[in-house]
Amino acid sequence: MVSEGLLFAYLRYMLSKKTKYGLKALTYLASQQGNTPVQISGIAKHENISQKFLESILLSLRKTGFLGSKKGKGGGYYLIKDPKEILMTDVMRVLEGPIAMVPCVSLNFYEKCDDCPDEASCSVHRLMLEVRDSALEVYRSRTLADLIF
Amino acid sequence: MVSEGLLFAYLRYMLSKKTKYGLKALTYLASQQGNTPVQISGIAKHENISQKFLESILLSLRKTGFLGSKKGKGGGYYLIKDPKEILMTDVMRVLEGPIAMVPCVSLNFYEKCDDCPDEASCSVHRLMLEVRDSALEVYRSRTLADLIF
DNA sequence: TGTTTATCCTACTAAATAGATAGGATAATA
DNA sequence: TATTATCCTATCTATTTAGTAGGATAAACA
Repeated sequence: MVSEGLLFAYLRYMLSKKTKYGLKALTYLASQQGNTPVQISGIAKHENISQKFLESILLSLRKTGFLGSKKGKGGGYYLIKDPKEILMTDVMRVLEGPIAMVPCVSLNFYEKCDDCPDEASCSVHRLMLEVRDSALEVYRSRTLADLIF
Repeated sequence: MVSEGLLFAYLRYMLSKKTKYGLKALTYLASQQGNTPVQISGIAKHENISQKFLESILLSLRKTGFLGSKKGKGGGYYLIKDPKEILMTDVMRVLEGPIAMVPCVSLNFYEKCDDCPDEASCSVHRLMLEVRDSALEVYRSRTLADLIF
């Protein structure tokens, strides 16, 4: 064990760079007028993101139906849907994975905890259920359009 | 990159085992009548936790002022405060670290994001501020006493 | 005083993951 | 056919998580 919470420098933050960069890229695309393709290089430069890393993120957003792409000159990525129609719940689940902090309270990725004999009497289960609901409330009430400044 | 969110088996859950086990142990201690010391081995067996791992967790909970301990025969760990006085915010910060998902919205562990020139105009910043507040609302309104079944 | 008991503490380890990077294949445009 | 930009697979390194090993310390008790 190294991390000790308060005592050491390292801190465990929960949002991955992948999600962070993905959200920034989506917001940037949403802020562009029209749906003309935007090149990876432009997004990467504007948002301070490693281009190669961003490449893989945009690719996964295309495969999951958020973005369209066009190859060759004048190509790039563009939003497929209206930003108002893109819920944060869906974006977060694709980029970050489950919204729940433990598998046993996940709506979309439910799994029984192997160490826990009874969910109903598990204190962690009940607390994390509340945390999940509070996060869901935020993600469900926000769309990509809300992220544009 | 391996994880692809929807496509692969691995899922990124956010609660560490350390926090999970720590919460279970605290709840178990809170459910005991009186403040007689409880041995690590007993907690580990009852909660299905590796004894050695739990040892390090309880140690850190003692060092951060949540638990007292007694060595030798009849020894063990015990709660120092009334479960009603132990806020989940404090427990979570000690076990898991920051409640915020990004350093730039953390109340207790604030740090500027190195890749972001301006927080006010950052879409991730604003979204994560809301998520942090919603989580804080849960943790602030719950004490260890609420976790006992 | 010596034995038992249980916490205390340091060090180590294996496996997984995050966050990239490299380099070429593919397709669209001009 | 040359250029451009996405597509795709493979690889890499540092860090973290979760857990183990083994002994030092201190308290109880005979």
